[in-house]
Amino acid sequence: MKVVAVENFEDPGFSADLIGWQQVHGRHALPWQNTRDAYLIWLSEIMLQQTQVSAVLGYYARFLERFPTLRDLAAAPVEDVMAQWSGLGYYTRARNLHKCAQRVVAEYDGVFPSDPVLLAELPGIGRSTAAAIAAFSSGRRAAIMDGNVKRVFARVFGIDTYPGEKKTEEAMWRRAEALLPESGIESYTQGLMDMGATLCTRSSPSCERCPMQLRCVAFKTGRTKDLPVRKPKKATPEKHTVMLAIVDGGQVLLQQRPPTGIWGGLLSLPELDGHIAAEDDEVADADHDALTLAVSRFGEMESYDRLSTVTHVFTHYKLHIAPYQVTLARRQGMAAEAGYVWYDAGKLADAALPAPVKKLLLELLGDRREAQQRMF
DNA sequence: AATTCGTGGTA
DNA sequence: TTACCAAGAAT
Repeated sequence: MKVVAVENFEDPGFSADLIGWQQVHGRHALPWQNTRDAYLIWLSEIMLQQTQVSAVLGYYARFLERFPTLRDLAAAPVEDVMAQWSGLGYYTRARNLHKCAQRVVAEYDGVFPSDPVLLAELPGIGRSTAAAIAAFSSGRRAAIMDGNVKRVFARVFGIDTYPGEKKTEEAMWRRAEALLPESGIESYTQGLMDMGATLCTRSSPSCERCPMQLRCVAFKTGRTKDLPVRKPKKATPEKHTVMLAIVDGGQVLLQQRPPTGIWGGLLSLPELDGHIAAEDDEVADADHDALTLAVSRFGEMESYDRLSTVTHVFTHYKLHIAPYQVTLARRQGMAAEAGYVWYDAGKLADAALPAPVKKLLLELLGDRREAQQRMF
């Protein structure tokens, strides 16, 4: 007969100590706190997915200024939502945010459900986000599982397997459920986040101020530096692309990207199919013919400048962008098809562009001296 | 189940 | 400079 180890994750002292600490030393003045408005809380939780508080603050304020209520958001064109999200990253979040707003209006008459199971059925809301929304907006007793919780649990309970591994994560979920307090779910949930963000940080945690010090396995055994176990690293691939900044009459030609994939749904510069990409800033001889052909779809090319290569680092690969500035002798034909659009240069700051493309264009059109190597 | 999704801060 | 990763979800 197989003997199964019985888990006993219960520990009433954990939640009691955490709640007590949060109420004295936790954060209480963030823009999405001190409210039970599910719209305000939901928006913050989506923006905060894989994103630090400091990066969200400005976006959160601007977003609410543009979309004050859930119905404003649901009624807005998705392009406006993407534009507000431009620069924040993980753009599927913005598309799902818009879809979710429309579903809550259509299916729940504009009122978010309080049941975390129902919340998790909405686009962009997973198990953890659903629990956070339900706890903060309705006081519902549900467990979150984010980077903070994984780091705190790994250290306090001495979990020395990689949290990204399914077995480990499932065990952490069971532990999170078992540790939930009978009351005070708001302070408890906020406390987990606050501890992870302000005390139990990745590097140099402030153990001397930690309410969990006496029970923390990592502290007691001197392993705070080694826990949680790091993600196994692998070589990040490098990709190359050529972008065309075709400028004409105070406008630049942009192209809508497909809804899935990198920068999904955003506007961006048209890219040259196939390779070219001479290494670094060397100019490839082959560029000239390929450029002439590509640009011929939009007009008659007058001249082009090879601009400095932009390297953009993603989590999972590195992208080298070789940009060309192109001027036209005359505009010709089809810009409307295939999602092409002539965009006023003066409005670029508000466009739904990827961060490196927006930066490139603002620098280019704000300071033409950046251009190099006049050709022809 | 392992990948794929951005961006900016930190050491 | 490079590596890591933050209030994760979707596929």
